[in-house]
Amino acid sequence: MERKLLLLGMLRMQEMHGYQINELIDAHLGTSVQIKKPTVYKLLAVMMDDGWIISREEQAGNYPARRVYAITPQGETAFQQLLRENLSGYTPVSYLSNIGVVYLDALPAGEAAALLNERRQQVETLLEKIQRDEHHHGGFQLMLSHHGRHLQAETAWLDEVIEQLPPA
Amino acid sequence: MERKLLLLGMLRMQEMHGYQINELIDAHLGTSVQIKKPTVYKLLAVMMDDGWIISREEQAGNYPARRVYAITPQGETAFQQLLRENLSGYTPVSYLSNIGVVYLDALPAGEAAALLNERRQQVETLLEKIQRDEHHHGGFQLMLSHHGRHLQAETAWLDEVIEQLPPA
DNA sequence: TTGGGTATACTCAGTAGCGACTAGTCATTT
DNA sequence: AAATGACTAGTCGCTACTGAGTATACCCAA
Repeated sequence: MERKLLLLGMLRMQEMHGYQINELIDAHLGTSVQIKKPTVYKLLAVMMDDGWIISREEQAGNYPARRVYAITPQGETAFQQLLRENLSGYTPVSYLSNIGVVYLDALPAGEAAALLNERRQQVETLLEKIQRDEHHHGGFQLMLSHHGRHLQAETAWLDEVIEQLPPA
Repeated sequence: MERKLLLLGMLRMQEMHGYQINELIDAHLGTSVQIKKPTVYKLLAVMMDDGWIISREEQAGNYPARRVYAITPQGETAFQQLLRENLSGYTPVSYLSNIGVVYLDALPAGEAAALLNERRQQVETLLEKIQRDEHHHGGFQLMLSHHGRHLQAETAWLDEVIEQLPPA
């Protein structure tokens, strides 16, 4: 449902064609959010069936005709509903990808530290990217600041874990 | 793959039967990690096919026979590999479920604040639970402290957002 | 004695999401 | 002139995961 909310919200701000949607997501949200092209097209189709959006064809040059999507009144209703649901509820995040730390002591302390530092580096890099992005574009800053906060928490925690590793 | 790593790691510490595995996960990890019963059984079957684990039957009373799973040497190898991969790489988390905040201004400021407070409450509750759990059981504390940190970041961020909402 | 809870085992069918692909036009570079 | 890459449209088939269910045995309270 969150994905539908995302798309509805975008179309609510302005009509767009599929490519544009995907591009926007890639450019400004790709790092914080997981939604791929085929999924976008799928959801657009579903929402058309549901009457939440409509599309019209538009020709630009001889390119394949663009299908420009726009939100309908029913779509707006759905949007309002989904938005409220989304905002009022907290869906716990799965930190499964962190599972490795549970088994840290299966590794020599030196190696563990090295591996975690590698990981830390990646988090840091991503954080810098997010912070750069935060300056630019309107609309998604809250997502980015949110993501940034979590990445900071992640590095801080990693630092602690690394520090408390038994000496190599 | 993380799920396999989780299971391998558990079996590495001690042999277990399916029910026990699921129970342990529910009790100590259910909040931080997403993995359901059918998935566990599926993965156990797959890993048996792969020769990473073996099972033997065990009878306790007249209950349905337990299948007790144990890790094999190949499993141990796989574990080592998966663990290193897991630790050294950071897989970005998707914060899709936060998407609603992008459209906050589609709502009257008063309502937005109310909804976000509701959400905040849920985060807080979860955080308290995590912190309680952190005291108990061995083995998963790092997961819990990690989760805790993120939940703290989440509340802090929510507070900021709520505060910066235009006055109702 | 019966109805819930808990111990134990799954399985099945459904869905959501995505990797990899197809198909075509135009603009720019080499 | 050929090739590459960006612009535009998707689709198709796969897989991983899970909701909901099925089955048996035991134990305790009402």
